[in-house]
Amino acid sequence: MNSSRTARREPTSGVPLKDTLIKAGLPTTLAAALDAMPHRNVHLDPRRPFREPGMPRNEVMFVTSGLVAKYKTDSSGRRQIVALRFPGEGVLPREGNASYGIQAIVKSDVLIGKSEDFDHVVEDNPELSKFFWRLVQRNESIGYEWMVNTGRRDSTARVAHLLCETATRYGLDVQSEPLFNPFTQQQIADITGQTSVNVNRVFADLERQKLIKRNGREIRFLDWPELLRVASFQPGYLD
Amino acid sequence: MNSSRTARREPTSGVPLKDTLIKAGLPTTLAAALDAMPHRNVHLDPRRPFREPGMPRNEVMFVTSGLVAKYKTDSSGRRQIVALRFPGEGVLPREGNASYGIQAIVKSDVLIGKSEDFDHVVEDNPELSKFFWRLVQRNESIGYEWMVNTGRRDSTARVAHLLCETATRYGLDVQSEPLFNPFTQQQIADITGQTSVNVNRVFADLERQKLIKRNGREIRFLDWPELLRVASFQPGYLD
DNA sequence: CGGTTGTTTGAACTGATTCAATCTGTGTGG
DNA sequence: CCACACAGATTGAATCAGTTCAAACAACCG
Repeated sequence: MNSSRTARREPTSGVPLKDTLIKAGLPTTLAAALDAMPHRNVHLDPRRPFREPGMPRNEVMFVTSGLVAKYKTDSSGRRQIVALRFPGEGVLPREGNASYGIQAIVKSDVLIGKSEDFDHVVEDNPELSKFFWRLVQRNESIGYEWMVNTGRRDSTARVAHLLCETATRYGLDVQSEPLFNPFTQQQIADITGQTSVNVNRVFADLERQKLIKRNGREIRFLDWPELLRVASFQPGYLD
Repeated sequence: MNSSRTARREPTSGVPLKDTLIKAGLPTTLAAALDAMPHRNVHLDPRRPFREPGMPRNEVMFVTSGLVAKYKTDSSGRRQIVALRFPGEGVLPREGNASYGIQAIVKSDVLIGKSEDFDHVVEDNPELSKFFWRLVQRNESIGYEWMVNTGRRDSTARVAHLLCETATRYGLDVQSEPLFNPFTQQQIADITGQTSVNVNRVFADLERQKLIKRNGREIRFLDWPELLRVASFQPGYLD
């Protein structure tokens, strides 16, 4: 889906929308149509939310670099990350208010367009509609897998699964390249429904089991097949 | 969304697709267009899966009566229900294989159409496309709420939340009518990511706290506002 | 350097699981 | 109408995975 280069730290900002979409699998002609849509470039810093939950979301958003999360907060203040958007992926507009907020995981650049402009472009290009339909279904599929992850797997499997998914979505060659882990342990906890303390212990465990080797945020996969097994990760849902 | 009558046991089967969709909020003219699409009626019994995970899903499916679940099974055999479809709701076709299976919660009737027929009807009626787009976004929203539920709430809140959501999706008047709970405790466990043993204990707790009163599968809500609080249920995500 | 964010570790605690047994309700066939 | 089977609900006891609280440590940045 994405070039492995996107797994590195922050590229210089200002990647054109067109290039981002082409990398995400959109045919060149369609990318051009979308590129013509009026849009502006915004730089997102982690830590502070970019959009709050419960607000209108009449805008399209495409991630050109970095990593962006959708999150919700329970009334008792516990935070859950419900979806991720890698470069080339986007957050589509919706009628009414969105129940989720948006926040960058690492420094990111996003392109923002108006909902109505987007709608027109899509209406004029049935092929685009198909393209986004597929993206939505992929996101649904990932969401379902996340439910299995938080609902039915133990804490080790949850963290391992997230690592496998992240490496795969980055398009990483796990045999040769290390993963630059973009998440803090607190963020992994917010994705996998645990505490950061436990995430830390799981990491230590995975390392003790010689499945991974950490060097700061860099993770080398020492036994990928075994990690897949521990994570019960089957990449089919990412197709 | 649905008449409260659908909360009762199984109506006689064979509700026309058109009526089902109109009840679900689709304008009459559009319902007629979809009704003209070739489709067949199928009766689903609980307990045995209707569609297995990992199979092609080039069909549309609308629930006319009963209650239907999408589920996934982890490689270690643990089952997770990832979405529900109440009467009037549907499962849209997708390219390639679906990672989830489909199973009835209670005896249900569904209408099945071919993916290509559905696509044509939708292409010819842009209003339909908008309608389904909204439905998809609602489902996404529900999915996110479920992630918060399994990821961040304690077992009592999870079960309470499911009860609140179910009553709301049935369009029940909680002050006057009881909810006919369609789920076995095992199914509630499969939705909320717990064991059936614990679900049983949570029910006993809720009853001891005088939040609900059970009579077989029938649940009366004795203190709806307090139940909402316990569940941290805020119905906005169902809009 | 000092401040801030993130990681690591220990000890005590607890919510939920596991395992196993029992009980209840419903439908079926004789 | 009873006996039997079967699915589901209920309960208890033992165990354990993950949380909570608290403190120390490391890395980064202006």
